[in-house]
Amino acid sequence: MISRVHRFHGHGSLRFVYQHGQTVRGPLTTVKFVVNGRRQTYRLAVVVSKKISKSAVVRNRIRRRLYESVRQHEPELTQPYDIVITVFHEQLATLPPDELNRLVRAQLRQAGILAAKPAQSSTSHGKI
RNA sequence: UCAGAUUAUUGACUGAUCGCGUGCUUUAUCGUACGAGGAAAGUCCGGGCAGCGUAGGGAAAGAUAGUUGCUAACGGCAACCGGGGGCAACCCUAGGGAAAGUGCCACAGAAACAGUACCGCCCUGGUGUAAAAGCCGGAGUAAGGGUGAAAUGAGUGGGGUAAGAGCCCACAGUUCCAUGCGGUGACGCAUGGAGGUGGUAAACCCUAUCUGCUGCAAGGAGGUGGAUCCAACACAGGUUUCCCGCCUGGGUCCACCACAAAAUCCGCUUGAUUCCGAUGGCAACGUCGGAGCUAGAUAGAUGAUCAGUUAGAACAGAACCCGGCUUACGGAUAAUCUGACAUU
RNA sequence: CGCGGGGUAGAGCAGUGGCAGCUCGUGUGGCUCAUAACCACAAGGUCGCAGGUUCGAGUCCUGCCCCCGCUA
Repeated sequence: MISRVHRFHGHGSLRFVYQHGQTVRGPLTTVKFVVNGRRQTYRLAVVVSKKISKSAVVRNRIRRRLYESVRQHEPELTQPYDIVITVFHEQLATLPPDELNRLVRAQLRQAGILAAKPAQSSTSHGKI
């Protein structure tokens, strides 16, 4: 699970991301994100619909795995992004850990949240 | 050995690294303790708790339906009674009333509860004939055939008769009533008497008992004073379907003190509590003593990676709290019991 | 948390306890030079699942499963 500092609180801030954020579609997930100028740190939410799986255990498992996967990239998340990850498929509950990490990293890079390579992080930082 | 019946338990563990929630401790981030279930599920019943100026009476509506007990309560549980199934262990059972009334019983069949005669059986009038058969009528008959889930609802044997029939008798069975005995009771047993009036109430209905409504997004975290408008035996509103009855003034604005955002705090976990022992009871369960504190989140806390053990893979995630019910559940273990076969 | 509606043929829907039906679609044949339309015939159903009441259940009762919707 992720620390309470990096969670969303209330529905208003989530609605803002849905209305104003950019979208990056992946094979199993969609990432919506926006830069929040009023905050110092990033925030993250994972959305798992009841249509994905009827079981609360499976839904919780998907949510925890995604939180953990993003958390491992925390040192690279320097900008105050608001990120919402929406899940499409039940596969995420049983996917091997390496593959899950690879998917998340690829999608975050595509969104520009992570730098293309860790070495170039300083240059891309300047662009923003 | 094989095949079964019932009940109960368990619901992977260890180590390392990185993380999450709450409490405590310090202090400005270290440390430490604890951290999902037997069903947390479905939301099918019952209760606690909270609010609603009334919750009282009646009707309507809904629920339940053998007896006795247990319980805070229940539509739950236990024991027992009646009925059904199984060789047995054991299992299932909405199990009050059909003589209060109304409805329904398709097709088939003569007829489906109104009173009825299709084929038969028997007697008889006419006709007919050598005598019969046959044909046209009358009267009796529910024993036989056929239809149907069910046929007038009491089976078998005997008597009886023109032929038959509980029409009569014996035995068996059944319903009701009375008496006696046993049981708290449902009911059981025995004796005597009477009756032989389908089925369906998970059809309407009748009888008995129970139910005020809303639900933690309940509800609370503001108190005092003043002004003005409308109303005042009326009218209006409330009582969450109706009647009686009962209850109540309402709206707007201002000032002062307090509070300082609500994306917060309380409710929020010590409770019909858990474990152990003793004791009453066939049991459900109760009583007494000792010890313990065991999630409390709020976009929602138990995860990720690696290594090891192993045959190790189930169903599944607290959201105010309890008691039940129902449903899902891999593997393993234990106890008691039944039947069959074999051996001694 | 509290409620409501539904599940019947490939699709959309009917169905007072007594033979499961309608429209479209599908197949075969006809009509046409050919296609459509039209005409005739036919196939196609564990009535969501399980148990019960009844002589008999799609229908009545009980318990489950799934889908859709509503209030705060």
